Amino acid sequence: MEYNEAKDKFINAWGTLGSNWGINKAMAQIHALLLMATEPMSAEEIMEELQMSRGNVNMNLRALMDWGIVKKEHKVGERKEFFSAGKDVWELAKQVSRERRRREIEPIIQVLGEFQNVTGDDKKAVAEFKKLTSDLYDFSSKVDGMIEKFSKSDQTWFYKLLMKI
Amino acid sequence: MEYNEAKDKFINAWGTLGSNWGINKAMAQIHALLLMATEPMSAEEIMEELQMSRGNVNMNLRALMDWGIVKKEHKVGERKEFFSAGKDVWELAKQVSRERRRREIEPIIQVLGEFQNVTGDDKKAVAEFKKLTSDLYDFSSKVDGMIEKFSKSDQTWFYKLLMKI
DNA sequence: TCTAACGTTCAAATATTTCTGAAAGTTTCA
DNA sequence: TGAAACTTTCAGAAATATTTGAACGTTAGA
Repeated sequence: MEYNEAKDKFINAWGTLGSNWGINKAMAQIHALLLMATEPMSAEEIMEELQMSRGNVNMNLRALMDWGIVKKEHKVGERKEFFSAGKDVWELAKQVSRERRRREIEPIIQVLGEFQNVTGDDKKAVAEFKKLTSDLYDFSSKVDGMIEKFSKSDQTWFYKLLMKI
Repeated sequence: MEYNEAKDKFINAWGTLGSNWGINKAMAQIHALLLMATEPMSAEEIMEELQMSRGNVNMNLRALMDWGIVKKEHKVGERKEFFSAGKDVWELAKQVSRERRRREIEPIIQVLGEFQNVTGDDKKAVAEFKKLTSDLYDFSSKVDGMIEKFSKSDQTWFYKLLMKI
């Protein structure tokens, strides 16, 4: 496969993957482009390559920086800002799981916890509801703990874990 | 907290959680309702409780059955169809991870594999691209393997794993 | 201070996804 | 077979999410 074809394919695949996971397509595509870039890129260059508006690129670059997976850089003698994505897949995975944990798992655990003191006339329904939410709470907490551990661990730990599985 | 308040809150939280993960809100809400229900429910009852149209309920029930997390049932002497969601959180987690693996991880591994024979003039870019996609491939394959193992395992295995972590 | 070169914002336009409801299809049973 | 009781489908409507681009803000250096 020719490089340019592969490049497009990769950017598209990354965009689709992102959509499946609640990340918008433009954001995922910019990330893909930066992952592939051999040098940091300016907003201008990204606009050009992905045929996106200035506003869109700016907005999504900021979102990517919020996620901690893209960094802003400055080149000496250049006024423009440049952007780059870390190339370390391991670090990327850790960072993404850290953020999703914070943004999505923590809130649900929070809510589930509040259901422990539900009251009501329909004893059966209340009992089943408490059982359900408490099971969900336990499970989520365990997953939460695992991800926390994972996102602080190093690659060696992960490979050792894989061996045990 | 009063049961009815908790019920609404749970249905809403589940809906929001779903949206974050690329599952549509109505689908997640129907699932939440069935999770809480002490008896299987008919489409009619779901429409009523969630104030949704017949078409919407029908469509999303089918999607939930596709995911394998809702089952159709028949009551003796009743013409109507009834629906229920498994109450076992462990089974639910396994089923969801099995489906997401199949729908999302498998395709990306597929695509990444195709990049191994990329050619092009810019040697540096090609080399870096191959490195990147091969790293992603390795990592995804490992995660894929883990999830496969997980989705076939029993709860005991999972708890033992948690201990080791 | 002024201005060119950039970065940021946001209201409006577009695109995408989801939802509705009525019509069409199916099943059961008298 | 006929018709009541359901379920399914799908075109158009509504709701959401994304994108644009032009106006506004900021900064560095002349």
